[in-house]
Amino acid sequence: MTATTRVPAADRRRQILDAAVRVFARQGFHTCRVSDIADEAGVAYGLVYHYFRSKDEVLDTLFLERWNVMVALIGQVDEQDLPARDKLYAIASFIVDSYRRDPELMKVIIVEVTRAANSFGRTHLDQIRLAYDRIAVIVEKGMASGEFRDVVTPQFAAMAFYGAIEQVLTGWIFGMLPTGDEEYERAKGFVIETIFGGLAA
Amino acid sequence: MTATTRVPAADRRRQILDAAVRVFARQGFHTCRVSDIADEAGVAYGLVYHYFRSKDEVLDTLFLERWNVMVALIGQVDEQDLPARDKLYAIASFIVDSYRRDPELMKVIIVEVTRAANSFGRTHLDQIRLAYDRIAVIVEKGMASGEFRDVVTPQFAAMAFYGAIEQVLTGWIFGMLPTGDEEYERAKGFVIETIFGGLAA
DNA sequence: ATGTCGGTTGACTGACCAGTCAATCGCACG
DNA sequence: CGTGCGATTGACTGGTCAGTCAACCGACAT
Repeated sequence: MTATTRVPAADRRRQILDAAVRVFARQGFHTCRVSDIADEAGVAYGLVYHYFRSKDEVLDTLFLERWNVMVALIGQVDEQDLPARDKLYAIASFIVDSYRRDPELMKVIIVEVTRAANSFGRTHLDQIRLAYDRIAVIVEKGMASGEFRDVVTPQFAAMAFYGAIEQVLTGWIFGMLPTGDEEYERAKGFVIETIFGGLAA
Repeated sequence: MTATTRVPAADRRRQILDAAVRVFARQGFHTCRVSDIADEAGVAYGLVYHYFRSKDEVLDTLFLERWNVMVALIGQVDEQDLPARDKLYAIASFIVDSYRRDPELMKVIIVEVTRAANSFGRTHLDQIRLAYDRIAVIVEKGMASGEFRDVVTPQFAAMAFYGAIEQVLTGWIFGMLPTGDEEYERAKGFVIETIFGGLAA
């Protein structure tokens, strides 16, 4: 196609990854063809296979490079000397901001990996679970310190917390919830109001 | 195969649907072949197409016949004269019991439809949204009556509530949360403790 | 018995697409 | 300028599978 000019290998690789995000977000992983990614990147079909062993590896790469950042973030947050409530807020903030910065990438990660339980979700189960476990640790400490009520298991609370956030992102992705910067900012507080404060009057 | 004996059309249709649930749960919709469904049902390949126009229609049928029951249930619950908290508990109970009764069917509905945002989730968006909207109505009434704090939008609370439940089911499906009748029963209360009561001490 | 109707069968087809590979291109270095 | 090597190209292949269809069969009616 039009990739005649030489550029550093890392740049070309990124060019393909970025194109893949757009294509996966638009058409979905299973429905798109590798040629769609190549076309979107302005690159020949075969070049995708020069940089990646398979179509799967493209998605694996996109998922891992983002998810690992999140897992690390959760760990860092937990190490800080903050009330457990604020730790959860920091995590909700990070996820919401990730969506705001690159909605297409977050859509792909959630729709094609995190929630694709029979394909990539299974492949990356351990990595996904790691995030849940780290959230559970935060909840557990919150209970130990008396900040949180000891009425549910930390694992359960972690799943409910993460599930609530992911569902809200899903709502944005499919236009079921209003979008926009103000909404995103409000949502951070809403998550904590709902899960920490509770709906009860 | 072994479908030589005549049975009523409705029974044969159900036989194929039941087989499809097992196959979809085991292999996933995209990964399984129509011949897998036929084999599992003990029926010839072509017979699947006698009862259904396409592979998609098999999943559509499974989803709709169960989801419509849930949407109706939410409507009925809302019409009852109950505290909003108890209404949410009734909905959580129904979903958890649905999973307990037929985990494979719930797995298929969640994994292949509800969370399959680029394929069937999109097709059935209106129907899925209907459930969320009805939950939001319950939350809204709870706020109007003063039972719930007016700190988040009803739509947001509905998404968080449903997202939390679905994530817990996902946890069971993939062995991330402990399973068993006692766990299922506890989970009903846990959902309300988390979303209604809140984690705050 | 014989015929009819519709449920049942499974081999076949057409389309699709991931991945391969031999040829080409263009930069860097002698 | 060559020449060599790695990036780049895109036509091709092999396999897969959804959906079709003509033949078959068995229950029931006459």
